[in-house]
Amino acid sequence: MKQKRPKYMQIIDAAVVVIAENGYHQSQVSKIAKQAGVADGTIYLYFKNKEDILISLFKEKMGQFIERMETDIQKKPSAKEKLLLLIEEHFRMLAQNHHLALVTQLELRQSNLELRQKINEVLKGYLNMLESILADGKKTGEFRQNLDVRLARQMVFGTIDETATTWVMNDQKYDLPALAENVRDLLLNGIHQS
Amino acid sequence: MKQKRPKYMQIIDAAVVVIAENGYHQSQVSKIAKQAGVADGTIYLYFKNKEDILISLFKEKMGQFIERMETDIQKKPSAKEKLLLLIEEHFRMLAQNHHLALVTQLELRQSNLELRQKINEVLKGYLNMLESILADGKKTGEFRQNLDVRLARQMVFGTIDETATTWVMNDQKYDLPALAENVRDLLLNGIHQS
Amino acid sequence: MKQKRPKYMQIIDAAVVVIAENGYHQSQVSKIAKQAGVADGTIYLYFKNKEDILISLFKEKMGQFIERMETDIQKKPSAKEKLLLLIEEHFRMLAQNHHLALVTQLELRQSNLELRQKINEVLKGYLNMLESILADGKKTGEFRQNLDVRLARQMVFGTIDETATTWVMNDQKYDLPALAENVRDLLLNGIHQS
Amino acid sequence: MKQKRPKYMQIIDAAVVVIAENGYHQSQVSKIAKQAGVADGTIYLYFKNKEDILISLFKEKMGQFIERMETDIQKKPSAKEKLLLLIEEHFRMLAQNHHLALVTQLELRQSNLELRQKINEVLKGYLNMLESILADGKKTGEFRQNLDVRLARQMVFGTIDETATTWVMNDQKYDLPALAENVRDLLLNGIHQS
DNA sequence: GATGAATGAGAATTCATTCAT
DNA sequence: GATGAATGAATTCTCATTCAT
Repeated sequence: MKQKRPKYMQIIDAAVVVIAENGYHQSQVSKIAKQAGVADGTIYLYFKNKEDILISLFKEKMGQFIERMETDIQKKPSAKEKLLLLIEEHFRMLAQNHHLALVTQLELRQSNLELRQKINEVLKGYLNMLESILADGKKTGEFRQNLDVRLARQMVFGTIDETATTWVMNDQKYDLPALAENVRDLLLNGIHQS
Repeated sequence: MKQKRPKYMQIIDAAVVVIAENGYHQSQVSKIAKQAGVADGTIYLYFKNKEDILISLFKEKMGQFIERMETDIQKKPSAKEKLLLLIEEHFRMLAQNHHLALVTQLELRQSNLELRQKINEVLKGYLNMLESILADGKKTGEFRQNLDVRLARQMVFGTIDETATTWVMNDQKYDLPALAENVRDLLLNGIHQS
Repeated sequence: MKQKRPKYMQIIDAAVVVIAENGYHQSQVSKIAKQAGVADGTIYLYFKNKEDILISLFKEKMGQFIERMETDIQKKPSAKEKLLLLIEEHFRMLAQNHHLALVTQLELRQSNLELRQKINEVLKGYLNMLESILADGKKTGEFRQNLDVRLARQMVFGTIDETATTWVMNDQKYDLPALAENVRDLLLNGIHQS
Repeated sequence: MKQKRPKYMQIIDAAVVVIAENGYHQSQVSKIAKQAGVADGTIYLYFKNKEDILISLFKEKMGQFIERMETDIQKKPSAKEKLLLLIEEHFRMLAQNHHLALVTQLELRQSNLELRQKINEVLKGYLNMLESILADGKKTGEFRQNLDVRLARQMVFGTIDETATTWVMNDQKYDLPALAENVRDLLLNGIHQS
């Protein structure tokens, strides 16, 4: 397994640091190699090409997160609680790793379309989990019966993503996880006076 | 005035077509010039550099849209109607100009951070308008009294943007403006069973 | 005659100013036109091309100087006095026109070989005058009988030119004409203890 | 050490040939790379940029020459002999390497001011050596007691340089080193009848 | 497995000159 | 004569990837 080889994660972690510190377009393979403490050529023993580093980076970091999430979420009895947990953990993950937050919310989005489509593949697991929560809530009667699950998923994800991006663009200077409950309530109840 | 010079808009329109058809990174200045029917050098009589074409593109197209919006929105009596109009017009603009939709939702986001920050400057007008609607609705009692306007703005914009991006990534194959009312209702009432 | 047309000299004088202030490689035709107060295209009514401006510049300025010199020098009875006058007037001309000094000693030398060869054509009048003085002095017995006139001319011109260039590169901050007599004596008597 | 790397000198030698054969402004990096038998990109492993090739070229070639000179000159007992040796070796160096002569006397002078100032830095070693000889000769009583060393240096260098340049512009068709003694005597004794 | 020197394709921009008005 | 908008050719440098050691 890739993950077993120590240099694999070493290079991925180096890539996160280098991209966060230098920006996407100033993150040459040689810089990543230097940060990882390996030769340029060594990179290509572990990754097919530069793009593969970036996809793997996203896969590893987001993959770990999604796995943890799926376990944690099952423990929650209601869809509402599951939704809150999802938002909280998402925000917490970003807040706990400032470098990673910068890389996923800003830098990696500068990549070309092809790469971004591959990144979206990885995101699918996350989006599926989100749709499951919404569909479950609909089934249990917690959420509206006429809920358009796909549209609702776009609202939830769009809101989380926009909130996180705004936070990163403001130099992460306020407490993002603290917003989780407000965000969840807004998504649940909308902006309308009830 | 820049806008009065016919070649200025000619080049911007050419840039939209070229970027939509070739992708951001394959849109060389010479390609844009050719599409616009001018010499490469002529571009530089109207724009400082390549980046300036892209910023101007966004400014012109989004600027026009925001101006139209501001006029139209004032005619609507309630915040709820204003919000619907904003979503509708946003979706309609994208649906009416497939090239522009592709460029603004996908291609232009591949630009470097510096350029994206300049694009965000242009977006500020839009976001301010959105915050005004939300603040107004709060004042008139249409929206919750405890509404966090900034968070709500992030939800509304994030939802619109994510919905539009998903539509573009699905090759614009369904009717985006038709979703406007659903989106508005979701934003107003949330996903919760009321 | 070219010289009769006022814009001709206007453009040449503008070129001197522009080159002195911006450097040779930053002296675009459009800059010279602007400084001269004419349109870019007007330049080409008076000059064949950009190179022609520069050659004409040198021809006009150096030509005037050589004419004046030839008259003045004839008045001097001895070769030694003629030589002193030549050095003095050369240095005085440069000291009186700082812009021109900068242009002829430094900037114009950055031009390509072809242009420099044409400039050398103009210099020929000057070098011939210098050789005449040397040949005369030899004939009258003032200078060595075995003097290699061509070599001596290279020494005299090389010394004058190097002295002037050093002075310009030192920002013209000392009194160049004041050196004339020393230079003449050095050329006459050499560095050897007599 | 740079000099130990074979490709470093390979590229510099290629640059001399290319510039001599094509002229300064027609010497593209790709031409130099081709002549050196390396890829364009390889140039940039050894030189910061194109200008750096040219400065290094001058430094290496003139540097070697100055070092050799300093050793040889110390062996000569008198200032007069030192001066003769300096002129002889300078002329011999140029005569032995026609390409280099062309490059240093004509082509490199077309470079911009900034580059020429860097080239002048290299020349300083040469000029200092020359001033030392003059100052020494003054001290030992060989040269005039009232000699203005700086002015004398300008005469000597100006004469050497002008003589060499004239020779190059006349297609190097006569024996330059054969002129050395005449030049030295002219510099020592001047043009005046003694 | 690890290295790192070498490769070479690819693109924005400037500016002398023209010519329709 | 005068204008100035338009032209379009031409070149440095970067960096992902390879492969001989």
